Amino acid sequence: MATLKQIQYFQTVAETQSIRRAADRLAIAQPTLSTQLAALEKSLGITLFERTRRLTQLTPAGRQLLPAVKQVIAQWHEMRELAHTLSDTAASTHRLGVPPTLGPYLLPNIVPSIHQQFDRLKLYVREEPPSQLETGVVEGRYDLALVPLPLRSDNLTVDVLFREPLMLVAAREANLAQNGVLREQELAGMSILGLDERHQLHREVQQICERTGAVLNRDYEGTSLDTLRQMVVMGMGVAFLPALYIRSEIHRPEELDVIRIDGARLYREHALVYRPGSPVRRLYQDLANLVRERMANAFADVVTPIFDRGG
Amino acid sequence: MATLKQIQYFQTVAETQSIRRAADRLAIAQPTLSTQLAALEKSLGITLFERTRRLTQLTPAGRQLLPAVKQVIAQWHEMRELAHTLSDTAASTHRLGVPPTLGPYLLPNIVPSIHQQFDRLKLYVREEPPSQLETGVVEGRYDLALVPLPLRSDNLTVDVLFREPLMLVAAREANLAQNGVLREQELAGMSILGLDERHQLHREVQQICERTGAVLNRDYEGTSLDTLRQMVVMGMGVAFLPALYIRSEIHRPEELDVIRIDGARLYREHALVYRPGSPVRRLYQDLANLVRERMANAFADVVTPIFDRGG
DNA sequence: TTTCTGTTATAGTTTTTATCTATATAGAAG
DNA sequence: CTTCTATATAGATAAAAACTATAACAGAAA
Repeated sequence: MATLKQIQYFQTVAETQSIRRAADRLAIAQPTLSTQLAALEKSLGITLFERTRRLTQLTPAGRQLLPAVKQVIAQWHEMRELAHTLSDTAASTHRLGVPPTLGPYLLPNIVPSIHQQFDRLKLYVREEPPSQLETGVVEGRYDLALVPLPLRSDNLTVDVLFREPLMLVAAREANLAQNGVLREQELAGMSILGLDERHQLHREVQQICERTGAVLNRDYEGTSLDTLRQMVVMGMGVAFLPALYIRSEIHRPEELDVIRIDGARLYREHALVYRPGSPVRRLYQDLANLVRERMANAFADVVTPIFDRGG
Repeated sequence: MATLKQIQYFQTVAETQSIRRAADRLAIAQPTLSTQLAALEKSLGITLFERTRRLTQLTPAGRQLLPAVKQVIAQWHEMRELAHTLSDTAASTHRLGVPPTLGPYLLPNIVPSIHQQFDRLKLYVREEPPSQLETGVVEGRYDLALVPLPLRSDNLTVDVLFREPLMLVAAREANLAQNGVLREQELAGMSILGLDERHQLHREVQQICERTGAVLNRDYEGTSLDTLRQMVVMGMGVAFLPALYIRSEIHRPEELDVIRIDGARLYREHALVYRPGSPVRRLYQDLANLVRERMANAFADVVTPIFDRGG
């Protein structure tokens, strides 16, 4: 069937113009080479060489086939080289899915650290709602994903990363809290702006409202954290925004009051998920640790890394 | 060592996302495929697939290796296709050497016939002095050559093609022969222009001079048949020119007298030569026959084909 | 010519490897 | 918990690629 070995033999004989010398260079016995050459010629239906005593040279057909043969061998070497590069698992491109309410505010903070530690690792990042991220990982569209807890599917490995507080924000003019602090019971009856229901944050805020007696305003729903913030700035109400978002965007403190709520469980938790069978799960665990450490070092005032709870 | 078979297996599994289905499609047993995949993974140092019960999908590294693998297979198919084309020996390019005093005047007459009969055969034609043509064929720089007889080397197969007369040409004003005919003895003492000694024709003319008593003028020697003809036109003397040259060029009969010499052996013979071991010698014999027939049909008045004398 | 030398081809054997059948194993589905 | 389905493993068989030994053959040397 014309094996790679055979066409390598072909090339070597063409170069050395001698079956004998080619056999030496290939470190095989001469009869082996003769036989394999004959087999190749038969399978191709071409006489490749003109054998004389003094030398063994290409026939016209063989001469014209040689470049094509070299191409095959070259491509093959290229493939092996690539394989060698990829043999370091951290040298390939991994498809990472992120939720739109976390990715843009988290990744800029951790991607540089990732590249520092895994210098040849590449990430192909896409944003999608968390539920689609989960199925995406299960179905193999993603290699790993950042998702909020709790998970819907139970056949994924979960590395919990950190807890991210949700902060109440209000327009400055509303003057909701003098010292930036409210008690939980003061939330009761308050009208809260949220994201539309395709976002996971919608549910999270909904649950907070149910617990505290606040009212989720469903007349106006944001399609992104930025529009939600804009609605608050324009005085349409108050909203819960993730701490990392605020940390990243609220460099204009004159426009919004950020209010801490005493005693309430106002946070969400994020995890890194991947298929349990993934051959590179070790790398993903390392990535998870890297994220936690980065959070602990640079964002301890914003989020709470979770080191102990493994998936 | 990563065989072609293995990377084909790899591609099929990647496509079917299942070792089982891939084995079916490849018409091999499933355990064989499992084993070969494992062998490939080991030789590449990469885990290519993530095996789960429901499906077998590519790892990030495997995903990135796949295009390279497809390249190898594509090149391989291309090579086999080319081999198939070349398996018809008459479909490849053969290197033909011709002497400068014959090629330009013969080839235009026979190449169309060759292409008519062997429609996919291609000729790579180069001009060189006959002695270099001979060694060129022996050393493999040419596949076949047109050369004048006699040959220097004896380890070539010789297909004698035809006899080509040499005609005496003189300037019209010289008025050498009233009826275009001279007797051989009238050549004695005549000053003959010839080509320089690198050309075979030099020796041929020299021998004619020795036999007839004519004198070879060595003060002015042409470097090509055209310059030689020009020297004759300018009245510098007379010359022997090959019949095929005259037939091709002498469409201006007013400038030169072409004189036939009665009774003298004024001709040269051409042969097609190639290595006896050439696997396509049959094709070359066919080519030789084609040339003879073409000469017999269209140039019987100029040359004499030689059918019987084989090499 | 004969002999010697170097090269390729062939014969026969051994080793390797690719493949098969049968079976174990392990998730997923019922 | 059982069944189903997919992959992995074990052991055996068949294919082929390798080796050694030797024949055949041409060209060079004696």
